[in-house]
Amino acid sequence: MTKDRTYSRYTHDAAILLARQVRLGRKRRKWTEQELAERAGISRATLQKIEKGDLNVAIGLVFEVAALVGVTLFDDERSALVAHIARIEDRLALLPASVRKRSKPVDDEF
Amino acid sequence: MTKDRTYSRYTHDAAILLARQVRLGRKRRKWTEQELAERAGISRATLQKIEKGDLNVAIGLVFEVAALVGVTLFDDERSALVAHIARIEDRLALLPASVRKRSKPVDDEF
DNA sequence: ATCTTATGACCATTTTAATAGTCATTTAAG
DNA sequence: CTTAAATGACTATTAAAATGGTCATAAGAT
Repeated sequence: MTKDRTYSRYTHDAAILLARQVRLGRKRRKWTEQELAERAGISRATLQKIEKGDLNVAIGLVFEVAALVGVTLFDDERSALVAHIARIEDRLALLPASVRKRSKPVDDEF
Repeated sequence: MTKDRTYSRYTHDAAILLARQVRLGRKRRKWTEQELAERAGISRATLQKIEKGDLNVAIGLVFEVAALVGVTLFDDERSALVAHIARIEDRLALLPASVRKRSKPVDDEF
């Protein structure tokens, strides 16, 4: 019966923004909660949580619903998204595979 | 033991991109998985899911971890985020409070 | 080459999300 | 004004996430 987790202000705000965008998108398409829920393959109760910015909802469900009503994080462009992933992976490849703690102080700027 | 849900390509990609950014951010800060997990107040197992782009993770945990390593959806600027929310709400206010289905064909453009 | 730690992957358990259902209230449409 | 539908909120049940722990392997430091 715990419920103690806390979240940063940013996290709350980001979730609220996403939630509002979903609701706006749904209304523009003139879909009822029930309709969107069905299209997304989720229950109305869960959709309501999403539209309230509930932080305890699976990110996959949120993204899926958002996409359905035309809301995209990371801008649209399918190819751009994939390209972006590639860029990040290139950068990752430049870093050591595992982070080493110990040893002497290290230069941290970059 | 079901596991049948499907997700759009976009949702998968968006999650992967976010995951890679988190990993990159963590490594840049030279934090181990354990370290970041502790800072976020989650288990290492969950962090690993996040860094794999697992769609079954609570959005709040993902956002929180992302923010910890400097990854922000919706661009940075705290004030900008809040302002954005306000704008969306203004638009919402212009729309009917509930979506009506039935009745005769309606003009759908906007 | 050796040692030590980070990471990847699993498993059993506990906690919690997701669901279906219900009901009161609001609200758009006739 | 009346009415049917949409929304908000809540509950019990079911499904699944989150956790702590463990172990093998990879990899950085010495």
